[in-house]
Amino acid sequence: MSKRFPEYKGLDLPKVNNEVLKMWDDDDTFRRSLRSRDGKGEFVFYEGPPSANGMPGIHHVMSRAIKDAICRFKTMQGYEVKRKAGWDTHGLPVELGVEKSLGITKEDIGTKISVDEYNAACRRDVMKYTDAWEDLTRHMGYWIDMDNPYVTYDNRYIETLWWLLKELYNKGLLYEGYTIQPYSPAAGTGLSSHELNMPGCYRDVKDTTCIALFSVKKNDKSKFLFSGIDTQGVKIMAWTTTPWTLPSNTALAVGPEIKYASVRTTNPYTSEPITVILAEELIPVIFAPDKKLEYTVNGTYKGSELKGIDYEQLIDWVNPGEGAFRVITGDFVTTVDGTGIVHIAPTFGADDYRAGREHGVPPLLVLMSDGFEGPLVDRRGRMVPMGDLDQAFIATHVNTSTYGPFAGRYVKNEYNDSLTEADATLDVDIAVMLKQAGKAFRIEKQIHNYPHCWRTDKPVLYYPLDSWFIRTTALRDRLIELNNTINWKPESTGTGRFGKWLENLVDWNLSRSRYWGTPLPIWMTEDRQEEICIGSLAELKIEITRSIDAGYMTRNPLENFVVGDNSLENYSLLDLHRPYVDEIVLVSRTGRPMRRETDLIDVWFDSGAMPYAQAHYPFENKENFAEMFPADFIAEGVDQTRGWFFTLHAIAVMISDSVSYKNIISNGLVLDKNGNKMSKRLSNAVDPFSTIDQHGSDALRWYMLTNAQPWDNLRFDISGVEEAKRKFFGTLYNTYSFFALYANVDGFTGSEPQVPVERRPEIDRWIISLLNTLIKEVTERYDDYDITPAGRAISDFVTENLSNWYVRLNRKRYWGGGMDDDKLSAYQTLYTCLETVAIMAAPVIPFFTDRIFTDLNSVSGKHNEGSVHLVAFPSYDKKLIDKALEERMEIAQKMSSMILALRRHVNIRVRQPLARIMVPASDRHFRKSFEAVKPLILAEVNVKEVEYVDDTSGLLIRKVKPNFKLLGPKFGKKMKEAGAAILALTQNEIAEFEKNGSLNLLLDGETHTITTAEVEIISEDIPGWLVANEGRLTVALDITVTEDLLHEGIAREFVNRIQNIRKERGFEVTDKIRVVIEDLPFVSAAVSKHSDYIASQTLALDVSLAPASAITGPAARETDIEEQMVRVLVEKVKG
RNA sequence: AGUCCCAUAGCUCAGUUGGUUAGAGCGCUACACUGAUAAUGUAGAGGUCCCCAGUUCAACUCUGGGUGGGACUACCA
Repeated sequence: MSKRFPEYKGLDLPKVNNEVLKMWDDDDTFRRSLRSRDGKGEFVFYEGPPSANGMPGIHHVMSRAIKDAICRFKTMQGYEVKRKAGWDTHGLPVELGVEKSLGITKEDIGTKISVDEYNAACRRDVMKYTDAWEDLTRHMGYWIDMDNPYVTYDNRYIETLWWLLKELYNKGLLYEGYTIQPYSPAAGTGLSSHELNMPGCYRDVKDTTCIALFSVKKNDKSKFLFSGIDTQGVKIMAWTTTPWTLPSNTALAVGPEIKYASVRTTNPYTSEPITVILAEELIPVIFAPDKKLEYTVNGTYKGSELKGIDYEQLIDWVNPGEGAFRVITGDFVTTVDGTGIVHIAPTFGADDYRAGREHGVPPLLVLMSDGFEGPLVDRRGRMVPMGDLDQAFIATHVNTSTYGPFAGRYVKNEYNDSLTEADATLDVDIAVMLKQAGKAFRIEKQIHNYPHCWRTDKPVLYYPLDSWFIRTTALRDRLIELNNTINWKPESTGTGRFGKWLENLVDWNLSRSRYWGTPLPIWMTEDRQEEICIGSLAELKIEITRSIDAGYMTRNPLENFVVGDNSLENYSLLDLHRPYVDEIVLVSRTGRPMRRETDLIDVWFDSGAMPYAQAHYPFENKENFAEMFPADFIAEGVDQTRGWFFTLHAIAVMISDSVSYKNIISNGLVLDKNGNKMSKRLSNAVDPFSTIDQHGSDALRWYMLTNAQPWDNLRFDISGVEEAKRKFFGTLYNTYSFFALYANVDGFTGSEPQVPVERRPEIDRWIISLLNTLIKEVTERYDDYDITPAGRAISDFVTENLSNWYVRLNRKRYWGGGMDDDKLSAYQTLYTCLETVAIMAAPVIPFFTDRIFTDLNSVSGKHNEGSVHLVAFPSYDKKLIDKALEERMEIAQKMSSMILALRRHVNIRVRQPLARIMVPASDRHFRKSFEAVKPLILAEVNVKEVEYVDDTSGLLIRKVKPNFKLLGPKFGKKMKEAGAAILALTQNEIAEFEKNGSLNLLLDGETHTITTAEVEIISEDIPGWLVANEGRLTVALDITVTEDLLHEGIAREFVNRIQNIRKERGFEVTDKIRVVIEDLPFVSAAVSKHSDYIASQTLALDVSLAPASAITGPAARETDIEEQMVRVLVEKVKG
């Protein structure tokens, strides 16, 4: 027995999923796809490492479906696409997870639990959900090499990171500096922005606020402020919610474009007349009516005019040195609150620090007795006690009589356990002091939003902390330049979010004070005068040896480390994590001990370094690195823009002066169906596992990639997945089933010699033309990393053209009879369409397409490859694309639909044949096209003949439509009138117009000539006929039902009824039958006249008439024809 | 606060370089068709193309300003 195309009882995508997965496993399909064909070489892809300490979510399916689709497509194009999986294993979320599961806090590290145990727990915990991730990866069909992933905690990975850091260090790009960071004095640690964004951290608190008055120094720069005033001096108003920062003030910032006013008023506390400067806009707020303050405006000035004005120090505790106490400008200044003038304390605000640096304003620093400089507030949150200050510094820079009473005070009472809310705060005392000195304008309690430490619940300070930085700013121009060569999808993320980010780049703060992460490989002497940056284990081994010689270490943990042996065993001799790495003490050039900087590095450096570290470069893969760098393609969520996308780019530019990726898709978020972010808390998160179990990952992937452009946020609605299944997969399945059913009946195998395309019928050539157009379109879209329109085009082709037109119109060609060329054409055409669609859709929906492909191939044996993912992506044949043919068929489709609409209008069912349609055909080209598709239309709408009418018949009512695109530029302002005039043309004028090819139009006494090329002339109506219009198409239907037609209609009714009975009785498609119909007056003529027709359609050997009494038994049925009951007998004939 | 994305039918989305009647699918209503049948067709209802202003003969489309939703970054007197 010959092979048969597999037939199925129903569409079960989850089952297909599992069966195809098993096939891939059995055949090792993924591994076999990893090769380069036709000398295409490598297509480099980088996998962004997910953190395996959390469960994967539905959004992971999104970005991974994109990555998988592109990689599969490139594979099918002939490239070798290696895909190394990776795991991001360091970082705060891991630490928090461990602390939660162990029930400890950071303070317990080193006491309740050793750093050693803590890190061991992190190492275990981070791979907690690896199984779930691997399971999802497998079931969603994401092909990636999970057997050899890169793991960021691996010593070899860390070694590459150290090498990179040393490269940066040697280039002078790695430096130590300080920056203003959120700092918790109570916990004694800096906080990450992540920690600050934890729920409940920002809280409304009531604080003392103060508008301070800064006295302007009268000199050349400021004298314009003093002209015409009658007060002692001029004061600049600045508002603060943290009066304790006022002693550290070294500048005032104004907005360059903001308008400021000089206002005469009185000091409410001293009643002294004063002249003050503030933003003009804020006068009504500061001098609100309820304050009962009188004031007059002297004049206004732009912020830029005030720039450079000097003022006297507000609180003379410490002298900050040259350059302080100036008015500077800053873009960050607003007039939403305060006075429009910002008090700048560079030691306690990030903006302040930056503004200070830009304008050369010094921060207010004090010299401590230990020789280090620091801000006026110490790390415990106190004004630096006198005893901690350097004695010489006190003598030269500190006003002991004014500072003395305040030294040692906590800036927030919360930091001192012996103080309560009832005690006076430093803020209040400073405010009162200013008030008494006439330097305060207003003091009041205000509620504002302020961050708190999530561990201690106490307020955070913005505080200068030492950190290690990468000088990314030094490479800014190069970063921007190279970014412009990257193909971003969507473009706006590259130029916009990412581009702007690069323009406003600040140095990369690398330091993190944590335990579980990549240690900074820098060792320093205690006085910080000597340092060493280690770039490899080999180097470390040598340095340790030197240290042992110097007596600082007793044993070399790398004693047995073999340089050049890259095995895991060799690299497991020493754990490079804390605390082990901290036990290593190195020796400086001058023979002094050096200890490691305790900082870890930002985990983003880990992931951004993966192009190098996944290859353990340069310790391995040095020769072939060019084959793996840079990436041709990466894809992740848009939330990675300033994360992974940036760190990849930054490191590649700094190390290799190259982009890290050439093409990138950044996809949007997956929201719930109401547009809300998915979260466990709202329990609106969609579980990818159960979704795939229920619907199959093909349906899920198809929905996610075709419903919306991937970079738009996706409102995930499961009913969309179901719709995709019904609409696209259902139709494709049906089309295949239809093919398989008849191909098996006819013994078609697909391996028959091809009927030459030019010998196939018009409709076959049409669908082949469309198919080739589709190949072109899909290839271009995929090539452009634009998956969505590619998928939509495939879907349109399958549902609209292939199934709903081609198969529907051709069904009869597959039924009955032997195998002639026409039938063979039909099978071969449908086979080609199914196979090509399967191949083209394979990158997006890898399972179902592989099933279709292998099912087709199992009989035809056309391909040697056992999987759709191993075959070449099709290329289109220009010769097979026939635009004129596609156009003709469009006419047929539209015409048919119009005629069916007319039938519906007068309630004449399609089974009732009608005599003729009438089509206006003044255009010869149109007539020719119509003639070619005439048989299709007539068959589809069940009409016998076409009659063409031309305008000379006088039957047609014509209409002229102006072509605005052509006429618009010609008429300009008069277009409206011209359009109206054209629409108002009479039938005679139109006829004249058409005859002459041009027309003179009279507008405002001016004559304008228009030609027929500039308008569209359509036949709108045929009086007395039933007419339909759509665009340029017009058709009229003759709805007279003659006796002959009625008989034929009745015959067709019988065919339909008999077919239904056949089906109901469960006959095989090939069974022969005998039919007896009740001899009623209104059917007898119809049946006897068309008995042959009825017989041929229903595979009846005999159709006869008989009285009702003769039609009895189990084979007898009663059916409804033309609203009358008729008895019919249908029985199987053996033979 | 800054930067970016999004806003078109009840829902999900198309809509070319501006061109005058803004489309599809789903859903709803009615009808039809049927050897693909858990499929299909036709028709109907359903629109302030988020709002305002501008440019233009002409704006869903371009410009500016808002509003709403979302993301990232930053966090401020």
